Amino acid sequence: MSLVRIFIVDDHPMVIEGMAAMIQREPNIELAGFAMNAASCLAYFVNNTVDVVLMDINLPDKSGIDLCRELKEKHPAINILAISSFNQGTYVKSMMEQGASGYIFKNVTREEFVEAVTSVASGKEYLNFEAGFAMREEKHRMERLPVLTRREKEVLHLIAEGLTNLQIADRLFVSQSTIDSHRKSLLAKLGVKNTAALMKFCVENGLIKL
Amino acid sequence: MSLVRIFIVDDHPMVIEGMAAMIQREPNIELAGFAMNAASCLAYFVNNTVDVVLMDINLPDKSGIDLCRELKEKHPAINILAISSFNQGTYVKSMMEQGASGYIFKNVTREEFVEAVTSVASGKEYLNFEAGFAMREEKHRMERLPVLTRREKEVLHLIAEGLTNLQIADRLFVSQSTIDSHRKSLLAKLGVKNTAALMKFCVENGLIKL
DNA sequence: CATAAATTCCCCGTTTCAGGGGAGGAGGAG
DNA sequence: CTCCTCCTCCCCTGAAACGGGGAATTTATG
Repeated sequence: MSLVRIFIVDDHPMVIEGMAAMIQREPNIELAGFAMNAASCLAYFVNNTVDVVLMDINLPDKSGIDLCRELKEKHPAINILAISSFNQGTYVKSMMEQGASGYIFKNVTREEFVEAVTSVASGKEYLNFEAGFAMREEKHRMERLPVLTRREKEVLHLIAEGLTNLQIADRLFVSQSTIDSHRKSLLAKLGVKNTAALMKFCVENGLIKL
Repeated sequence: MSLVRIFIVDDHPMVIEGMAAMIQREPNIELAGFAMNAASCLAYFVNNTVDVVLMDINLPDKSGIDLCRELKEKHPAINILAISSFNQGTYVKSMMEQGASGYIFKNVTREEFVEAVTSVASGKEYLNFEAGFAMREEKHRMERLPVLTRREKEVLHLIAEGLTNLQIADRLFVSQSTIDSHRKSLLAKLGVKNTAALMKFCVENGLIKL
């Protein structure tokens, strides 16, 4: 097996140290460098390249999802292994869609970590158990969630702002009857019976960001 | 300065490795041991003790807040330094109330980390900039938040479940007029005009856990 | 014990929401 | 062109919520 050169993007010094320590014990993995934000990561890859990038999802200046897409556009050969603290299925799904080759959570063991890096380096996909589970959950959630139209989403967000149907109608320059219809559709599609339940459902399912 | 013996409680191997690596370079700090869950942490302290415990807030089997309280009850001499990934002001406040001597986020630099450990070891309190800011924010938030009575909270949660005033009245064995009154108080106290705004406000301010 | 706060309940009226139905026009997909 | 979805608007009725008041009883709290 050939030498795997990796680059770390994470804003937690202690995580960088930890990964570096794990890697040091592996003879066939080499740490080429690291960055603590998206900007300096992109700067590095102007004149350099590596085999694998270990990328945290939460960066101070940019989301890991955006950085992943940009990096993949410019350097399609680099395999990206996403690393995240919490198991939000939506993040796992997004990262894989943006071209990541793997996804692990920060509570993986050293053995799993090394396996993930070598797997991704050889072009294979790697999801640790929790990440795979989270992604399947997310896909299942997306499937059973009804599709809201553009107008319905607009109305939903204005409802969440505390506006009445009449106020929403004025805001969108339509009749109150129209908003009434949209509101009825929302309740029907999401299977709830009143405004409170509507709000709860939408917050729980990420239809409204607070 | 004397030798500081520390113990780490964190369920992320790479964070333990990282902190261990940082500590190794400090001659006057010694890593006595570590645990990856609350249970094995408590087991360790049956027959051992240390100067400082570095404790993650999110543990698989118990919340760091509970573990902090238990540990402080049994070993008041141990100084606890809380370590957390995200800056939830409510966590910072809770941990300090449960007897923690310090709180830092995982994105601290090595220098800040070492300073925090030595500070806490010598009995002083240590909050890194973000943690201090988050706690002040939280305190300020608590102060301006109106106090809800027990009954109002009950009604609030049942409203969030999507129940109507009549259904809530049946559930609590009171008249619908009563629930009407409580609901009016909620709207008045929280300064909102309808159910949607009520839900949004309560979710944003942690009055409702989803 | 006296006072304050919380809980309970009622009146009135108005506004908003919920649920049922129908219907015409715009625009995209096949 | 045709079908279908979306957006628009309307009718109706009943239920629920909002807003303003008042008042009795229990429960903390000083």
